[in-house]
Amino acid sequence: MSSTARIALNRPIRQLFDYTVPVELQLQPGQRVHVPFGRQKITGIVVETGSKPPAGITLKPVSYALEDWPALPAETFRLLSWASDYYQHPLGECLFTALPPALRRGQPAEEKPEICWRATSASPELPANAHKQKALLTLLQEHPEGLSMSAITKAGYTQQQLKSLAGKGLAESLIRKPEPASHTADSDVTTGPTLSPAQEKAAEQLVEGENGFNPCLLFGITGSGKTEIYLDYLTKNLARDKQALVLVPEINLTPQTVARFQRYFGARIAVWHSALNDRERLETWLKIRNGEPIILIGTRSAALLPFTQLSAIIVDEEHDSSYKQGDGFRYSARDVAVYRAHLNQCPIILGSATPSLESLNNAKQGKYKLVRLEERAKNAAPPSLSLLDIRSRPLEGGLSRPAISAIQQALNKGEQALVFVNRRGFAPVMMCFDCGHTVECPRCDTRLTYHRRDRAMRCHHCDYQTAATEACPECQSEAFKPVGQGTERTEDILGEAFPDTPVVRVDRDSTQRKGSIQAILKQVNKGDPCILVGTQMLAKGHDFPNVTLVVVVNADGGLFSVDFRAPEQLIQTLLQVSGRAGRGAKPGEVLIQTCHSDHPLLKALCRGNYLEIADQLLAERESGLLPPFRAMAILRAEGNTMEQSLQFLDSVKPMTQRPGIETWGPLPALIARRADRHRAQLIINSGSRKSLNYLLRQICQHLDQMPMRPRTRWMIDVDPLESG
DNA sequence: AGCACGCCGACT
DNA sequence: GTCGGCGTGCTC
Repeated sequence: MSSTARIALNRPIRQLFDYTVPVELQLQPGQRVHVPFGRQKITGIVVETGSKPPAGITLKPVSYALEDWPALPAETFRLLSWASDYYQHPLGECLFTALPPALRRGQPAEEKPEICWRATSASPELPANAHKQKALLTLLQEHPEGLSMSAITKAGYTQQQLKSLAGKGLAESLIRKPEPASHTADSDVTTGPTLSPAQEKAAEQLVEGENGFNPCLLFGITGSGKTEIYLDYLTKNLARDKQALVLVPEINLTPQTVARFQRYFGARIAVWHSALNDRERLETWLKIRNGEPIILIGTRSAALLPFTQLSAIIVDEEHDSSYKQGDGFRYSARDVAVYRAHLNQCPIILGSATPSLESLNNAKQGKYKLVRLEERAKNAAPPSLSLLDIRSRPLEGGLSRPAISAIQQALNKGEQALVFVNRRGFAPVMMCFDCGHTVECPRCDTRLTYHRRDRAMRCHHCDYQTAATEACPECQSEAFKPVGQGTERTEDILGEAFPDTPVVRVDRDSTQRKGSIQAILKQVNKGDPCILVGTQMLAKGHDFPNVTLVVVVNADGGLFSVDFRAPEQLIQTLLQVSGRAGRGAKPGEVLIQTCHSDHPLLKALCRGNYLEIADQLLAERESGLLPPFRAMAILRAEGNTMEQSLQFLDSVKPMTQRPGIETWGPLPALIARRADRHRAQLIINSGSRKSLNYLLRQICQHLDQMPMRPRTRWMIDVDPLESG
């Protein structure tokens, strides 16, 4: 009688598959195996062994194990099993997100020796016009230990250029064996950065109390020096043989941030983000899995890596929405990290200048310790915020006279200004002033954004794009004009108003084309007077010492949104962007243009106390029976017609009619049609997380065995960020 | 997700 | 006559 094993596969099926295990194989949970599936052969992960096989199915045997140790150690396995249940996402797909691509594909868990290139001792004889080759040769000469192909392409050279050098005998390849792990970090620091008295006090509070699970919410206003606190914390509290995880939003993972950590921890620092290639991913994954004493700075998916010596977690900018995955396995890396700290009985620091209402509520309930740091480092004064009512004021490209003259004044003083516009492109709408026609996306219920630089009309919700026209496409009228502000338009207006000052635009479009945001930032940080124009991208993380003025072109978008999180997000964004002003020695000023200068939320913002505003917003959430006072999930459906989507959700709704559960809808989504799919949603709330989870499990079970109407898709979003 | 099976439209 | 469109159903 051979034994059996239950295997999870990387497939969107909420089902596990049983196999027989050959007698010579010893399997344990978390181990990678090769199994036949249909007529394919694929990689699976052992979930349990000795399971009783279901009756009436002849089991196939596991082909072989990819290694004799579990790729996912027990702690990581538990974490992912919990997440699979919490987010109602198939276990197989959850488990596989913790593997690097190479291991998902069934490749061996070892580093392949890498082919590297170095310069030979031959004397260079290159044609005078071969500039690139010369530069590459110089680069190779600077690295006698050899450079990998990926390092060479990252430095901006091509395979062609290298081949050419090799052909002339100027470069040669060597095979670099993976270096044996050196468990002694090359830095031996025990002292972190020098802290101010206020920072010192906060740092002390972080370590008070119990030694195990010790979640702290570090409320540190912008410019208060949270990173120093993290560095200090890790130098003092992380044992030399232990691992730490530092989660950051993608946009904050810059070479400067990493360099700051490296100054204290040298080779202990490793990074994890979307720009890594498969080889780098595997290399870092193996170090983590092997328990090397790494401090990993990583984005969302780093929260799922197989640490074996994890003993501290830091989540920077914990309120940041990029921690929530928007599709597929819709987990929140912040929440997963908190659960992980609990599993490991280790401390976790959630840091933010604008903490999420969820975390603040946890602090209020005593689940997290609130540590406050409300003093800017280097004695910088907090920026002063004021509202600029733009009702009945003439605007030039969205900018009022007072705003323009404030910019002028800053420039006169030799300082820099930052103009925040929440939309990329030239204008969000093109409208005909004769017939009233606006240009809409043929596939979505949205208007096309006018991109003047590319003479294109683009949909920001699907990939649709068409050439911009001079006249109204409907009535050929010439009175066909852009309405509303985008970054391109504001850039143009500022360029005209200040012809002698450089205007730098920073948004997805400009940074894509110019290659990197880094070059732009470098230029700005030289400190010469200039005007920065940009979206969200500018608001986060960057330090512009010479920016003293921030102008918010329009703050009103979030004031009257149907999305219950809009006010919170508006305030967070405004405070984040305000924090860009006056980070150096000079005080900062923030001008917020609005049509609602009497709005209580904006008035409270100018008084400048985030915790006070958050309290107010929390009270509204409580009376509105909304998160964090209720557990929320959204059942979303998309089909070929709205009728179909609504009908589908209506058929599910009866299941949710039970005590302790409240449902809203079904209703069409805010953007009801997207890429020709008609979207609707049913909001499900409960006072009890447990009952919500139980209900969601039942819904999934029910829907999994229900035959689906053609092309009707459904998905569940637990703790959704967008409810519109 | 893959992959096969299956049943209808325009091609050598 | 068949090549291929993607709708449906199954994978231990």
